[in-house]
Amino acid sequence: MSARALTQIKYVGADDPSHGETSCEECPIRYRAVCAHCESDELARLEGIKFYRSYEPGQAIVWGGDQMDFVGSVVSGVATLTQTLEDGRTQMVGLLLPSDFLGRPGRSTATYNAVATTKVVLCCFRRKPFGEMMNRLPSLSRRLLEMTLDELDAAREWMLLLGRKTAREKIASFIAIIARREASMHMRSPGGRTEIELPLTREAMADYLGLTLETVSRQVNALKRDGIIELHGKRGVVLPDFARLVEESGDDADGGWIS
Amino acid sequence: MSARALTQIKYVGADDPSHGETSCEECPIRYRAVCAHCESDELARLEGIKFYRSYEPGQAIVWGGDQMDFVGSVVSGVATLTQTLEDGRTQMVGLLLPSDFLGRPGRSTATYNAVATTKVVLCCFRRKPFGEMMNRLPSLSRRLLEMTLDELDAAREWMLLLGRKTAREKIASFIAIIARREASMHMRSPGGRTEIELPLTREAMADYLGLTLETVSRQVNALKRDGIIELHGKRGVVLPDFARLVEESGDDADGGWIS
DNA sequence: CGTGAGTTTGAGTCATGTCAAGGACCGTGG
DNA sequence: CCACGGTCCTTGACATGACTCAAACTCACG
Repeated sequence: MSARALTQIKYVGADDPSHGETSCEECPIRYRAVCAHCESDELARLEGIKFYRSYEPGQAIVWGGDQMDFVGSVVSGVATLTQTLEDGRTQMVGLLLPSDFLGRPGRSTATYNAVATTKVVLCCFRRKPFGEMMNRLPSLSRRLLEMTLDELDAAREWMLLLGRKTAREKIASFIAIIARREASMHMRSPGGRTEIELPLTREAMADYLGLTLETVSRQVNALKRDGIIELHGKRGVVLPDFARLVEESGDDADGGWIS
Repeated sequence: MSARALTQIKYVGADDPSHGETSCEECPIRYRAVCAHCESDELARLEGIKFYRSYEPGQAIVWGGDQMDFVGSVVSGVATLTQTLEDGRTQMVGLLLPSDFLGRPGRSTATYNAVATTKVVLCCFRRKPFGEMMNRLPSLSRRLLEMTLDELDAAREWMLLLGRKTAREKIASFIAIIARREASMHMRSPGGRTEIELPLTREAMADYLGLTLETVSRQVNALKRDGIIELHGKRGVVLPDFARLVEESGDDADGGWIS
């Protein structure tokens, strides 16, 4: 199924020296990534060991079970973490947007399949030196703990979605999540009219939501028929009334997404 | 539904001075809890600020949204973390067994409902002093990061279960998870014949698995009819052949649960 | 203007949910 | 000791939301 399509272009991402000169101070994810709390002297030490890699849409970053000798942050683009059963059933377990962290320091093999869904640039560190840095720079390990706790909260919200929401609520929730993350990227909150771009195909949305792609398609179009969303092309979505969408998502309130 | 039943005995757990003299060195979770990596001098400093609380079966530990001025480790017993939609649909998002950590340092309000399902003893720390300790003792924050990463992995495994497994596979997976955790408690691996005790009611299992309690009941009894499990009373389960159970769980292999 | 990936739509099936009734177990009080 | 009530569990009949299989449409790209 999708796993097959993905492995077609499975190879290691190219080292990308074109980013070699990019200064951390000017990095687009400077204040959100794992390095967010670092002072400029600490940042300089990280800068000394970083390197960039880039991946094309559909390209595998790592495959679950394979050796993984680096960790890194998504600088730009979107990647997914997925898990599969023997018979091909696939569940997405992570959606990596800019500033999100990939890999586990202290573990040498990947646990999940990581795949770029758009062009992705990763700011990487070799695992060992990064581990050293973690020990030397408390601001680094403190930030990683913070990010991991946030991810755990997100995973638990996701579990509620997977276990208890209807297909319609799942779709509405997903669109609301994307709208919130896009908004927080630009430091605004999703207000009245909002325009977003879905970062995933229908099939990838299905893997995110624990549905089939047909059900995703049907429910997206049902929300459109009901005036909750407008569609512009396959990926473009306009939300005439964000609050209306949240109502459809089944969540009680807008879960305090201010920051 | 279940939420109503739980709130019936919602009150703060009694401080439990009877455990006041228990030395950390002799603590049953000494080498598994958040304090696992602490040297004895570090442990002594933690010991100075710890206190115990105990909770009766069915009693709420905290309610989502409420103030929570402490964090702590489960010393004995079983507690659950749950999340609910307005209309009462409930999803369990955490199952806390001995040595598991409850609460988020640096957050003053609880995110989830935490409820004791058996008698529970918690080793607690006030939030502020614990935060101080986190800054002073790297072994503490390093261990918390490690535990949080493990929990995130468990949450992602759980997401695969919720999103993609059949009811039968969910039940088999749940029993296998419990068997593994019981085995690791006693430092053995779940081999041929294994006896376990389910720590949850059928309803709580349903909330764990994203099913109804009727479906749980039916599938548990189906596994019994098929000879995968034997039932002894409502909670007792005997596994004549652990590998056979794992086959039913849908996972490809026994996911390396050695440690 | 053909090709293929992504998407939509329809018809039929099935796994799981819903509603309802009854059984097993256990502690309590008459 | 037994009847009672409550909690938990089981079982049956039926409803339905989501899945499966199949076909056709859209659109970007060569």
